Order: sequence, then structure tokens, then C-alpha cells
Amino acid sequence: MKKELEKTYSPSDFEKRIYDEWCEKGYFKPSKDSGKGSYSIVMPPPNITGQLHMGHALDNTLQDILVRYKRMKGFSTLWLPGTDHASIATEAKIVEEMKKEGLTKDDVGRDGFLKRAREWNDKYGGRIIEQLKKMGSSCDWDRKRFTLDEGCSKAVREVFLRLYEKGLIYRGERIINWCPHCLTSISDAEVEYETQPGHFWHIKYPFADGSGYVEIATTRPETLLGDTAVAVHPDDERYKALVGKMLVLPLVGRLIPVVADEYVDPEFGTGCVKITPAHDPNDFEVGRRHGLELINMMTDDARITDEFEPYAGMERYEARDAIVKDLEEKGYLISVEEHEHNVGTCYRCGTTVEPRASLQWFVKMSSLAAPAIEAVKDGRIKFVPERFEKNYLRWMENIRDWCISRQLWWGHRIPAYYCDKCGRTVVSGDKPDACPDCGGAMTQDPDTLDTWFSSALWPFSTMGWPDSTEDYEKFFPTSTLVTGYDIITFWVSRMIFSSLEYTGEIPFDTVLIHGLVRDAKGRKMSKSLGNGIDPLEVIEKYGADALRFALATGNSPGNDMRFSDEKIEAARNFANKLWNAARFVLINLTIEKAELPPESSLAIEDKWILTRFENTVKSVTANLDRYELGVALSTICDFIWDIYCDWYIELSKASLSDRESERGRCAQSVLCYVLAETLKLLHPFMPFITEEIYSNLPGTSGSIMVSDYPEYDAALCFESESADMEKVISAIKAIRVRRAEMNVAPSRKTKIFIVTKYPEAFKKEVHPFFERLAAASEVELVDCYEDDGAVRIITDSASVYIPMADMVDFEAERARLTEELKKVDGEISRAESKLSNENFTSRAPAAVVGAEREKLANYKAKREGVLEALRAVEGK
RNA sequence: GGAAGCAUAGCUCAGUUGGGAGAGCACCUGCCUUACAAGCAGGGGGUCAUAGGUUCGAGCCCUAUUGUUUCCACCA
Repeated sequence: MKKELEKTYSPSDFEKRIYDEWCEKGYFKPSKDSGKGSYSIVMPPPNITGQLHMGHALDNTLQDILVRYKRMKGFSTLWLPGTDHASIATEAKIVEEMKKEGLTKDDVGRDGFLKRAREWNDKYGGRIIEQLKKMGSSCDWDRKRFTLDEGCSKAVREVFLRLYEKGLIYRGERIINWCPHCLTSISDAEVEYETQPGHFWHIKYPFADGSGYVEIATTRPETLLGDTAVAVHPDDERYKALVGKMLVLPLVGRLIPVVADEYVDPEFGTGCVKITPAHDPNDFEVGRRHGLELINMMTDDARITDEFEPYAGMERYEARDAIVKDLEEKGYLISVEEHEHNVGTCYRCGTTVEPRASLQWFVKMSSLAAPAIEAVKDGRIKFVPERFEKNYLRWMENIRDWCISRQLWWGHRIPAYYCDKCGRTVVSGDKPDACPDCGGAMTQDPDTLDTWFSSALWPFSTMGWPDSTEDYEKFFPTSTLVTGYDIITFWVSRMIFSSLEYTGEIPFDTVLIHGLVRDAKGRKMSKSLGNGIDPLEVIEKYGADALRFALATGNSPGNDMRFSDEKIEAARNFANKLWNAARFVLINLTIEKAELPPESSLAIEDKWILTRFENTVKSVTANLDRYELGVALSTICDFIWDIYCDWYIELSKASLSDRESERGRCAQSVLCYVLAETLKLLHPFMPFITEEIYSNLPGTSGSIMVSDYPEYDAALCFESESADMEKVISAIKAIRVRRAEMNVAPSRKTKIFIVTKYPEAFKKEVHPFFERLAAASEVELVDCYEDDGAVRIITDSASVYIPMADMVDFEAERARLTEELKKVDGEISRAESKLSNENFTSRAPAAVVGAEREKLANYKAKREGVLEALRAVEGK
């Protein structure tokens, strides 16, 4: 026995219960292959430090929509979840936590630290997963993975070894971006540039022989401590003679040469550049070409090193001030200009990064990038929307080697071992017992790998690679990757080249890109602004379905969206509307099961709603297949609200007045059938409410989750009857408009006469519609009507007369009809001129021309009606 | 410096291969009508940034301009 729904939509009453049922019944697991093939998504793994925010909510809503849709379509569907160890972010949290106890990393040691990190992961790592469940995410949780678990670690080691053996991983001293706060190197992609006001200091570098000086300009005067040359352009006539001369480095006294190098732009500044090879990537290259010394003048935490008294130990900006002051006092400072420049900052902590020469591990990118570029160019991997391909390609085509080593403990430790005695390097999955050369003891590299190194393997490491597993065979390559445009470079690009290199296959065929969720004012949600909206609070207050609706609608792929109370309320209101429509249906139900009646029993309004429904199915599936999720959802929403509720339910009330009649039972069946099918259409978007209602409908068995998604069925399209029903609807609307214009109280029911071309068969069916929906006390269909004291309503298919002599102002009526005639005439001439254009009729598609002809005919028919009405009021 | 997006109703945004401009919210007028006031019925409101072009036909395609946002690169 089905129960009635509660009076008010209260999602918290059932969302949890339903989710638990789904889990228990194993609906999130991939079904056996039904011949349709498989569909798989790997979840972008949220950081274990993370709490669910709107970005996750959006990302996961989109994935769940796709996954639920494909599952109902019959694909063997897998959505594989997991979390990311997020080395820098997590390590920073642990360090912070230890600081409260007065401890540092060195105090607890590597093992002690990792123990703490693992404990931290056990405690908080699952938090975001639980939060994702509240969204309704239909992931196979039993397959949940972690970027630092055994399988992922194995994949990482395998990849490192393979790349090393191919010579694609190397260790070398290069300029890298150093974060003095996180105390680690970071990759180029992890640097964010921001424009800051600064200065341009012009400084004298005197010649050693006392013959004057050169003027250089710099934004970072403190780096002069590390200068090992001054460079000029080889063709610069001003300085040609100076090349090879020696300069005395101010404050330091070191002798440095003037060198000639093409890198210098003679037009910029003074044309003389101080060269600090250890602290600038360009200077590093210049230094290499000229065999200059690398002088590292800063410590890990960006203080001046001991050899540079009196600045030793000073923090870098403090040293800058001191050095400028000394330069000025000693007469080296020529001038200071205001200068805006871009400063690189750490994407994690915002600290200004320090370019710094350092011994690190790198991935050689050029040969890896080529196939990754090709895969996108030749269309094997598609971006939605397409424009992000350019973004991706530009980055890939200009890629530089990837610095992968991090001076952190929380992460995959680099599988490289160095001989304590002879320094021999061995890269191996297991620790070698002794040096193969000299038998000395081996020590493992203390560094770990960039978090993104393991994320890059995610689509296949989670499927069991490098082993050949059942999941790998069935679900890899995956189908769709859903992610934000902000991590295309970090992650998407790296998955693509990794997958092609190691598995020989693309990791996914489509990348669905979404934008950022912003606040109501369009600002980025951030902790510091305090403008973040907590998805969990939204779920608490409005329900997960409303949140999902708000996130899935009203925006298009790749564009940022604003989230506001208004939006979530509108979403909740829609859920409430659907809830109440379902209540109406259930309240009126006496039938035990809702089979669709045979065509012969269907009334005109039944055929109409079925036709409208089928057309909705057609466009919704087309939209879904093109990743137009927002359009699909609003189409469903419009169908439910504007078509099903506002018209079909209202029309059905006439039939339901006698529920036990054949007509009444038929109406119940159609109400139920269309509702159930519509719920299926909506289910991927709003899984909870659809399940809750569906399970209460008669004749349904099992979960809506595993029901078949509606397929377009031409047999249920009754175009001609449907078109006739539309005519009745437009007549009802026209009557409502006239009544509203004339301020006729809704309570005042009036008799109406209709002169119409409705097909005979329908004439007897339409009375109740006008009675209920157009405030008619009585309806009479007549061949002609000749009462002058009536309100006239003219549509292209009917003329309606309402005898309300007291309401008729003939003057106004004449004016209105004249106005209407003018309008109709305008339309007729517009249509006629279009149709008389030979170019239009011969070149436009036949359907378009046909539609235009039909419009013309309708306008002409309406014109007749208006003319007739005008004659009637003429002279009154 | 390079590239891309956006510009449509008062606000926030849709607009699916080019075929008569839409929604939500806000506003105005009526309404407790056999579910729903988180609602119903009706209404006002747009030179689709500007200027050209292609086309029988342009919000949509092309070019330029203006405003705006973002990404990439980075010359000291």
C-alpha cells in the first residue's frame, strides 16, 4: 500500500534514508554489461585537507548527473571516487598543528612526522567523502582510492623507473621556484603572478681600473650580493669597448667581468644588466654561456647567507632596505624610479617565491608533450566547450621541463639512492643493498614527488595499472573528465601525456570544463573575504536536490556562475512544486496500477500531454548527449511546471470529478504515467525527490535509479490532436486576458458562446475546459453569434462571445478592435512580403516556408473575425 | 607583450545546426480556484554594446571598434 506524501516538501525527512538504501542495495556499483558498453568517470580527488565547498559541489553534481543518466541508459557505469594526499597543503597543516605543541619537523623526525600525517589522514581524510555523500553522489565507494595508497605508490614507482630508464627523468642544478615559507621547490605551474608596485634602482658599478662606471638598473638590489657579471648586448656600440673589463661589485668588492650576450635588450633600461646566475632563470642561462660562478646568497628561509656580512641573517626585504641605504650612503645609488612589476607567489601560501639555483629532479617534457598535443588536435580528446583546447594547446606547446622533486616528507618518496662513498645514483623500486660500483652504503633521496605526479596517473592507477585488472580492461580509458578550467594545466594536461606515455591510450575522450562558483556579487568565494557559502548549510536548509538544481541550471559549460539565496530559493520552490503536483496525483488516485490506457480511451488532453512529453524526452536526451546539462534541466523544469502542472493537472480536474468513471480512471492513469516518466527524466538532476515520489506511485517497483531512462516514442506523439488542444488553450488564454483587462472578478462566471472550427469530435469535450479554466458558467458552441452586446475575443481558430452588456464600452471596444486589426494587417503584410520574395521561397527550407504560409493563413482567419466583430460594434 | 571569454529586460543569466527575443528574481493588477501563497491568473519592461559585412533571412557567422573579465608569458 502506497502512502500519501507529507503536506510540505521537507527533504531532510528522506534524503539520508534514501541514500542509505541506495548504498545498501549496491546501486552505485557498475551493472553487468548489458551490451551497451561501459561508461566511467574518475572523480577529481579532493584534498584530504579539504572541506566540501561550492566548487566540489558543482563538480560532483555535474558528474553525478552524467553518471546517473548513463546508468539509466543501460551502460555499465562506474564513478570511481578518491582523495588526494595533497603534499604541501597537508604538510603545512601538520606543521601548524605541531607548532601548537611547540614541536618542529626536526623534533619529531621523518618517521614521527609521517605517523602524524597518517593519523591526520585517518581522522580527517574521510570527512569530505562523507560530505560528498550528502550531495547524493552515486560513486562506488568500495572502489575508493587514495593517491598515496599502495596501488598508487606502485604506479608512481613504476612510472619513475620507466621515465628514468628512457632518460626522460633527470637530476640537475637548475633555477627553480623556491617557496621560503613552504620550504620547498614548486613547479612553474604552481607560481601565480601578481602585479605589485615596486622600484627601479639605478646603481653605479665602477671599473676596477678606476675609469668610471657602468649604470645598471634592478628591481631587486639585494641580489647584487650574488652578481658574477654585468652583461651588455654584443652589438651595442656604447658598450662594445667595455666587454672584458672588470668591475668592482659595490659593497662586496668582488671583481666581476663585463660580458657580451644576446639576451640583453639594448633598448631597455640602460642596456647594462647585472647577472645573478643563482637567482634568476635568464641570468642562469647567461652564466652558463659564459662559465660564470653560481653564488647562492640566500638561505632556505630567504635570509642572507653567512658570508655576506653585515647583511648575514637578514630577511630578504630587510636586506634590500639595508643595501639600498648603504648604496646611497656610499654614493653608488644614482636614482630610484617607481616601477610596477609582476611578482611570482606560491599558489599555496601566497609567499613571494625566490628563483634559486638548486639540485632537483625534472621530467623532460618535449617528447612527452608531442603526442599529448596530437591527441587533442586530432580530436581523440575533446574539450567541452571547445575553446579550452586552445588554452591547453598553448600551454603544452610552450611547456618547459617539470620540476618534480619537493623538499617535503608527506608524499611519494623519490626512488633514487645515492652511494655514500662514490656518489653513484641508482633508481630502483627497492632499496639496493649496496653500491653496485664500490659496495658502499646507499641512502635514499630525502625528497618526495610533486603531488601532481601521482594525480597525473589517477585515471589508470585507480584502475589497477600497471597490472592488467578487470576494471582496467573494462573502464579504462575513462569516458568523461569533469573539472574546472583552473586546473587544466596542473592536472588535465599531465594526465593526458602520462596516459599516452605509459598506457598508450588516451585517459578519457571528453573533458567537460566548468567555471568557478562565485558569490552573489560575482566575487571569488574565499576564506579571507568570508563570503563563502557552505554547501552543507544549503543542503541542511533547502535540500541536496535544490542545491544540485541551483548549480546545474542557468549557466553554460565553462562559464563562471553566481550563487545566491535567490537562486537556491527558486530551486527549492521548484522542488516544492513538483512535490505538490505529486501529492495532487496521489490524493486523487483510486487505481491500483498506472498502465497507459489504449489509444482509443485517450482524450484529447491526454494525447496532448503525451505528445508534449515525448517532445520533451527528445530534446532533453539530445541536450544531455551534448553535455548541455543546464538546458536539459530547464527543459524538464518547464515541462513540469508550465505544461504538466499549469495545464494538464488543471485540465484533468474535470475528469477527476468522477474518478471511478472510465474517463476518470483513464485520466488517473495518464497523470500517473506521465509523472513517473517525468521523474525518470529528472532523476539524474534531483535524485532524492524523484526517488521519494516514485516509490510512492502505484505500480512502481524498485528504485528509480535503476529504471530505464525514457526513450522517445513516436507512437505516443499525436501531433494533430495536440495541435487542436493548443488551439483550445490559446482560446482559454485569450479569454483570461480579456477578462483581466476588463477587471472582471474571477468569481463572476459568465456564459460564453464559441464560434469555431474545432473538429466536431472535440467540440463535445471542450466544455469543461472553458468552464474550469476560463470562468465560464456555461459553454455553447454555435455556428454564428449575433448579439451585439457581447465581449468579443478573436483568435485564429475561434471567436468567443461573452454576453456582458454591462461591461461593454463600445467606444473602447472599437478602439481595441481597430488596434487589433492594424496589428493583424501588419503581420499579414509582413508574411506576404516574405512569401512573395522569390529568394525566400526558393532558398529557405520547405518547412520554414510552410510554417510561414500557415502563419499567414491563421492571420487571415483572425482578420476575418476581427472585421466581423468591428462591424458589430460599428455605430453603437 | 600574446590569447580567450563576456556585453541580451531593473538584477542574475539562458538562448542547443542562422528561420519572428526567453526564464528566474524584482515591479504592477487581480485571486485562498479540488496539490502547491515556496502558489494561481494577467501585465509592463529589450536598437540583443557600436559600426560595417556575408545571407532570402543574423542575438547567433565574418571584420573592426569600445567596455569588461580571465588565462598565458615576462626585459633586468
